[in-house]
Amino acid sequence: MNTSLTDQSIRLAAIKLISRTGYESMSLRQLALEAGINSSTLYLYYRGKRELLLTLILEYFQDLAYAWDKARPSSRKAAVQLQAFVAFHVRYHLLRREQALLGNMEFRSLDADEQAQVRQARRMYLNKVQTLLERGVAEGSLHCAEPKLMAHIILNMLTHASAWYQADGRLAMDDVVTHYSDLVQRMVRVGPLPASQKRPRALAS
Amino acid sequence: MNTSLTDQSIRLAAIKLISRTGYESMSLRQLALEAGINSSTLYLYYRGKRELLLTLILEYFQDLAYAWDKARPSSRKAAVQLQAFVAFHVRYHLLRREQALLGNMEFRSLDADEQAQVRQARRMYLNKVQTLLERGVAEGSLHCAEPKLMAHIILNMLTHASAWYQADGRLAMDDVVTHYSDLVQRMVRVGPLPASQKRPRALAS
Amino acid sequence: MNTSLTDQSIRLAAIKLISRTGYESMSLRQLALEAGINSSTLYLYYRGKRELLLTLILEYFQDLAYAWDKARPSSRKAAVQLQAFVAFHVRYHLLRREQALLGNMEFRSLDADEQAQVRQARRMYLNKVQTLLERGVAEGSLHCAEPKLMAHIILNMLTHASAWYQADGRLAMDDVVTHYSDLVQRMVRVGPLPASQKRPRALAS
Amino acid sequence: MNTSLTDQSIRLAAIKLISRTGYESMSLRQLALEAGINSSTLYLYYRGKRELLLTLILEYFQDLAYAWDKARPSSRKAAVQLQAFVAFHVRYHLLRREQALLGNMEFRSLDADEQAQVRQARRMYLNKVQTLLERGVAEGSLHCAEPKLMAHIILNMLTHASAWYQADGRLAMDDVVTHYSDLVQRMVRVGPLPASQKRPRALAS
DNA sequence: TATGAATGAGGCTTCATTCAT
DNA sequence: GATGAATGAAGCCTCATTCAT
Repeated sequence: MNTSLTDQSIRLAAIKLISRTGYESMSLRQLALEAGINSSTLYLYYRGKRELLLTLILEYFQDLAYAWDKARPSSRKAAVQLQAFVAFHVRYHLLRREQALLGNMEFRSLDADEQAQVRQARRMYLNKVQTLLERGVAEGSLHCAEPKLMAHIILNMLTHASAWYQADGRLAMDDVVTHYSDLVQRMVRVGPLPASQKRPRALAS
Repeated sequence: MNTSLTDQSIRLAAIKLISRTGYESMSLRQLALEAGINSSTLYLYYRGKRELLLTLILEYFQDLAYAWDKARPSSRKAAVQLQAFVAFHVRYHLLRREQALLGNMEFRSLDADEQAQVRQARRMYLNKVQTLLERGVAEGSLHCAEPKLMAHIILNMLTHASAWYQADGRLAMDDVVTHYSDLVQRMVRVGPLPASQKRPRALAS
Repeated sequence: MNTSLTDQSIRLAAIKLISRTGYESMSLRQLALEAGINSSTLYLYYRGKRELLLTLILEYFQDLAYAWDKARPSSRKAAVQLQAFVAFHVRYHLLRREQALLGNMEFRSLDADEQAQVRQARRMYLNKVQTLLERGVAEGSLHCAEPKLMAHIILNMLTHASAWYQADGRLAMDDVVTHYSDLVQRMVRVGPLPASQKRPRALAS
Repeated sequence: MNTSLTDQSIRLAAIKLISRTGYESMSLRQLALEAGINSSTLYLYYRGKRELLLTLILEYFQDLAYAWDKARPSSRKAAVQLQAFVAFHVRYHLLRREQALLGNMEFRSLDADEQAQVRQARRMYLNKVQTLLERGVAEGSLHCAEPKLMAHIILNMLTHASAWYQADGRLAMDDVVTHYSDLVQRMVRVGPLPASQKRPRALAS
């Protein structure tokens, strides 16, 4: 992990610009300007534009997994860990809204091989959630018919917070965390739905 | 609404390509090739690349709102309508996965004025869901502390189905609909959470 | 000489636009719009853009020669005719400022063959002036060392009036005519310059 | 004033091509070819095609004014200075026929703001001539009813030399200078016209 | 006589990238 | 480690023109 000052300024600039206008719309000239360097200098740190993107996306997922491992509570109960996870993931993204966008929306600009790398890093993180859900089901403390899918859905939902949250808005960060905690709790709560709320008939569309 | 054959083929090609590689990555040469026309012909139908994008996005939201108005059940009960809505929205996007991507991910390529137009069209649709939730709360049949926010979150969650669903996958479309119906039902179910499941302590991140 | 209504509107529009922005800058779409026709219709009247230009330029020179032949006074004295010519030429161009520009500035957009045609038409007109000067010299009423060149220079000078004249300006059209008459008279006045005004020493440049 | 070798070759090529075929007709591909560079290299030196044109035109007028200030004789007599000016201006343009065309015919391709800049530079030069004429009138050594207009007319006439002069033609450069000196002398010569040469009756046209 | 749909060529410009210094 | 000059490829778009109707 290169951490020279120049490299840092490149990464910061890239995260800022890509999150704002998208990877394709960011020109290396802009990036160099923002980073305060000459655009040729980029090539001393990255093989090209795409490698920079790949680096940033991989780093995002890797740091995410690493941070969760550090933040994870010691309790063995899955339900407790899940709530901790929700708080962690939401908070992490509210504080890093730019990375959230970059890590989740620029995937498609990579080539097949690079996408595979990202998918793997992503799965590492996703698996932690999936496992949590599975453990909860085994414990009987959580309801979850499709743990893998649910991990995906929950992650999407929580990450989405970064898309609408505004630091100076009506809701404080803690309110947002509480709100999502509540939602996730409801989604995986044990016990059948009331009989009156049966599944709807499918509607044509 | 122009519906000449040529225009149709342009739109179809654009939806296909944009959903696959993103608006910025789609070149008009590619588009013309895919549509089977000369690239200058595009300009007989659209003022430029961005106008084409705007048209497609607006059309997506407008058609969505229109389709829901037609599909909406007659029942006055908010809970029933909400379930119908979930089924409608999920099914709509599973059948139009490309539009889902286009309508929700290419927003940022528009300019300020165009974004405002899209936001308005989007809000028309979103308001319908928000109103539904508010009515449910008034009726006492739904729990929802933040109707506007919840409408946003639910829409995001449901639309997300189009991102992972695979027509030939393990889950049939009806299964997906059922799954999301269940989730939404849980999210807005009336009644407090069990006392044991309080909000978690905030975690550093 | 085609004089259908449609053709007239094409010519008028072309003269207007070309004089304003130049031949190369005028697009046929603009022209069609200004003329109130469809741009394909142009091709019913002209083989292409260049032929339209050629037509207008030739017409300009031909009409000029024709108009002078009609306006020419009966007097046999060259000096009288020359003054009449100055008045005629200036007035003609002040009333047709657009043609003046078109006829004298767009020459270079024609191809070799077309340029030859224009040169011939131009020379027809120029010759009339040259002959006038030569007759004046023969008569002894005019001084002119280089009649052909002087015809060229005088024409350029007079036509130039259309470049700065403003209908609502300080000088009335008659004032302009008088001014140029005076100038030309001086230029071809018989009699040597005062001895004190010899040719200057050549300056380096 | 950038004077890198590459920039020089761009300017030379541009002057050559624009004077030959006009600004609008010159494509940047042509220009790059003529200058021996890649067409994108242009953008390292100029913001665009129009900025290149503006630069060249401004430079033309500025250099003209500068050169005249250097060439100007020390004599205080306006008549002497005027003759020197004629010689200077004619000679300057006979040696720089391409710039003459460029500086005087491509004005209209600039936008309003750029035109204003050119007009200002042009007026700087023009004013010098106008002032000369006014001084001559004050001295009583020159006749000139409309100094500002006359400056304009004289400049136009002299510059016109570059339009017809041919280096290998019958007239040597000195002959041309002499010829124009003679003409200008006549135009501003003190003393009334002979009574026999009255202004002509205005002719209808 | 007139047009609307379509096109191929080419316009200016910007891009990511290279390389000598 | 860093840069400034340069480039080839490709971008979007507009052009004059054709042709079936």
